[in-house]
Amino acid sequence: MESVFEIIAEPNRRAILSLLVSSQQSVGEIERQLRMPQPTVSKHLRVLREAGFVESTVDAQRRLYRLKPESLLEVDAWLAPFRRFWSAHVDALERHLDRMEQVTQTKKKARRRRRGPNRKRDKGETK
Amino acid sequence: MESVFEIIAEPNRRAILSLLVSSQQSVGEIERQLRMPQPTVSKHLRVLREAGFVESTVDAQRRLYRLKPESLLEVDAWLAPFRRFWSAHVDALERHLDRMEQVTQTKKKARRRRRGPNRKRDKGETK
DNA sequence: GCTGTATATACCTTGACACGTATATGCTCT
DNA sequence: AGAGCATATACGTGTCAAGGTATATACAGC
Repeated sequence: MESVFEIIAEPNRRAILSLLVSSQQSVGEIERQLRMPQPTVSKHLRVLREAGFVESTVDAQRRLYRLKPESLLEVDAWLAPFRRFWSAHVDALERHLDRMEQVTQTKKKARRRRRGPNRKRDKGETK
Repeated sequence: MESVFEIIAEPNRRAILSLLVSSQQSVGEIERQLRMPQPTVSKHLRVLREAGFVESTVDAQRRLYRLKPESLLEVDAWLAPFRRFWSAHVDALERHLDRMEQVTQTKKKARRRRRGPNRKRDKGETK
């Protein structure tokens, strides 16, 4: 497990990171909000910490985890050349942005289908 | 293989994408430049295509692959909340940027180190 | 000390995926 | 049609990481 990309490939880890954007959280809080077993949380936090995504401070028995910018900045840096590429193709880009606006909104956990009365089963999650 | 993050977790796929930033390439060109066996290239291209990162056009026996913005924009969109987080912690951020500068080894587009209130970002605009 | 709570780690199993090799498909030209 | 090139796919294999369960460490309060 070396690259930052492999780290954020894991959905649970991304969820943890997204959770930490608002404020720092203890393991137990993460565990409850994300509804995942405690060992899972701890293990992912370990990975995230060793990869430089988060850091922790001790508060009695609790450990408070907070974001660290480094590693995500690395991802951001990798995207830079592509952003330049996109700005060169702004016209075609605009269309995609419009379509993404819908996707980003509907991509919540309990996705609701706004089109029609029948709820369709969307593709199963991992496993 | 569902999420865009799992797609770009693979180093070879990232290499292919980076290669396509400059211009479209045929499978054989990718194969030679990246020095990877042809079936490997084809398979990764298949994954990238099905995930919306690239598209291909036919040129006789060759297939020309080029970038498509969609999916990388999805990655970019996920990073947005974190960028906001960083701008809220600009001071700590600056240190990291400085350290990254050495690692990334930028040419001469030197960022100036400004110590003072009311800072404004000079790169990485937030949309 | 003991008990309960909070977090970390060890062990095992399972499944996914990347790779290599071989082969198939498809196109061009003679 | 056949040869040769360019690309795609099928199959078998090994590796590695994620999940689950159980247990270990650490701290607080009594």
